[in-house]
Amino acid sequence: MELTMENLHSVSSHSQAGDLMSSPHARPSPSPSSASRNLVSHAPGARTAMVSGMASLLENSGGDYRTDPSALSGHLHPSISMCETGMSLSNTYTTLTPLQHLPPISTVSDKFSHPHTHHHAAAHQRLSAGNVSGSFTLMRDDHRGLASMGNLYSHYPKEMSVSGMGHGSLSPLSSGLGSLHNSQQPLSAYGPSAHLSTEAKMLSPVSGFESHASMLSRSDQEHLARSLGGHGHGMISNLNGMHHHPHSHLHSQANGAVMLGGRERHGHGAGQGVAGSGMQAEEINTKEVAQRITAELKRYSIPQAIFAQRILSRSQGTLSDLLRNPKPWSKLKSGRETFRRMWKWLQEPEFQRMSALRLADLFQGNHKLKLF
DNA sequence: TGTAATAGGTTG
DNA sequence: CAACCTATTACA
Repeated sequence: MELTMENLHSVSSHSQAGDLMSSPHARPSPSPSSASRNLVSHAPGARTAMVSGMASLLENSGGDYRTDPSALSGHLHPSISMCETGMSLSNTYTTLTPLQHLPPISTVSDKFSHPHTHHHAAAHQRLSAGNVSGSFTLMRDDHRGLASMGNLYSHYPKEMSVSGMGHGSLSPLSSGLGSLHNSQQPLSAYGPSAHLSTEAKMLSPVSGFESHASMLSRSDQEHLARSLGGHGHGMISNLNGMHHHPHSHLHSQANGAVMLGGRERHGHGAGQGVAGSGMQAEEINTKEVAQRITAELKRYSIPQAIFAQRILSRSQGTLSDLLRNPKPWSKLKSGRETFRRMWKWLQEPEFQRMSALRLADLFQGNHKLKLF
């Protein structure tokens, strides 16, 4: 199922994107969902194809039933830029929901295909092969993006009203310290690890350090290393956030919770240690994920609509519902896929998360996302 | 005005 | 029937 990107090759632009541009039928046929869902390509198809190609390129496989091979593929290479410039059909998200097939989200984590090319740092792209990436242009944006991320990320709207767990109060976390709190979110902030009660046993995004470390792909680690190493450039400063500060009393270390903890797991010994990439066989704590996603979306001001489409390929309404009443995983059937994606997204490093979003978005023509 | 929440409908 | 989608409404 996974469909790796290796196959894809030159999709290029055969289908001229031109027409779509001119005729933005947002939703062509009145015929409902099924059409768009399964077949996907319609008018927007062409563009989409391209996009998806790229997306897949970066995010490679999402494990999705629908990854229809035909369409995507194509290593687009650096041509992308043009998309950006040229097309800007706007779809408004609210209504947007054309739901195209969409690239299987991110799953990147594994392998070495990491797009982030930070130029500077990357200068010495020792990333070597594996990563095709280099390519996508969005760099220029990224430029800004990254930079800002590093620097301005700091502001923290403490508002997070993440549902029930007020408990956290989350504190200022990094409050003062101007630097960024690394990517992995404040972990502890959300207290999941703390109480998690109900279903604490499953895989939860939390974790933070270790798990992350283990999951990071090679290149990520590089980043990490680099950053930790000090090196110059203020950008990535420490990815790990370990530096924290004394005062954040929220005992942030990963205590309980984290990786599949207890009961439930009796049988399969496999699990944990591994991490790495493919592990998604585990159960996901949907509630947790929902909360975290909610929080992240808020944090970065990512509208549900966008996230839903770009990352999950679902509609805003659906996402909203999922976030607000996540079903237990055990009770999930096919809906799991969606949660996996969310979970996946949570796992990735900011860069990726963002680029996934922005990218897709960009190509879709709607850049509503405030660039980060 | 832009978003999130929800009600209602469809589908595999 | 679960999982979605779409349209509509509610909220800031």
